[in-house]
Amino acid sequence: MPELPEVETISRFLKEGNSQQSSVLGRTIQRVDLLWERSVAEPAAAEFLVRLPGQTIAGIGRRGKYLRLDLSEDVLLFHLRMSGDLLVEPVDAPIGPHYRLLLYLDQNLRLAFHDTRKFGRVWLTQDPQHVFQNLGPEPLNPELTAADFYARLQRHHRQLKPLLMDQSFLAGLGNIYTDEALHMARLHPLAISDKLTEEQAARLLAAIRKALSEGIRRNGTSIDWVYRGGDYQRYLQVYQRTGEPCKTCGTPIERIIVGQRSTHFCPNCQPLP
DNA sequence: ACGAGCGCCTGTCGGC
DNA sequence: TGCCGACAGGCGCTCG
Repeated sequence: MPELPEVETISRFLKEGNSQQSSVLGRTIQRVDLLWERSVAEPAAAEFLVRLPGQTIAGIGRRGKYLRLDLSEDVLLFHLRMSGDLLVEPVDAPIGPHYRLLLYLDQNLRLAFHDTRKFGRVWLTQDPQHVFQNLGPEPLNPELTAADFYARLQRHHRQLKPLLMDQSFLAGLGNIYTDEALHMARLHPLAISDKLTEEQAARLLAAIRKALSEGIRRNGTSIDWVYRGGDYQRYLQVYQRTGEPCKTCGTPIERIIVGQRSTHFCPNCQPLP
């Protein structure tokens, strides 16, 4: 499910609450239920379970696609991968078949890690930097300039689609927002990174930022049964629109496989150089 | 340095 | 209706 905008949305909901759910900021973990051991990346499950109770959630944030909970002693990181989600519920809400980790909090609240496909992972660590060590820059950080971005593109000889999805190049893009950003920038997904002009690189960075910030503004993208609440899917230009007319020029959207991932683009708006 | 293939998992959908 | 393959917001690992 979640790319940067969905993780950012979940992070904000956990921090600020909304009409459906309370904030978990300031809540203390009282009891932990681990329903799928392999969801824990580190430490070993036994240590994970004894270290959590008694810790208070003092801060909530995001780095790339990682969600970060700063606890009183440790840092708890979630990576939601394909199907993960975090839910704030009353302690007596029913527990469905895809719950993997339950953190029982004070005020009769429960923070639930829900993950149908079991790809998601959780880390409890005092050193989040070692988990983040291979992550590239945050695309929305203004310290990343167009000149920097152009220089980074020049350093690689790679197809744009897999390069943009490489989290060590840029942290946060996934399949949806990469396809949308490339269409917005009028660049072919197979264009080669070190062949871009400075103008094209600047356009690409601006498009990435526009797609991500629009995604955040719409609370993310909700497709199928995974992740509810956002409505950026109503504004998608190419993703999962194979054969439908391009909203800019009317040409049918094409789908190809790049790096084992479905890739959607308009052959007219995004010509291969 | 790159890209391809595969594994990890469960669920949905379309074709026959 | 039932079965079977394709496919799904990700990523780490091998192997050329």
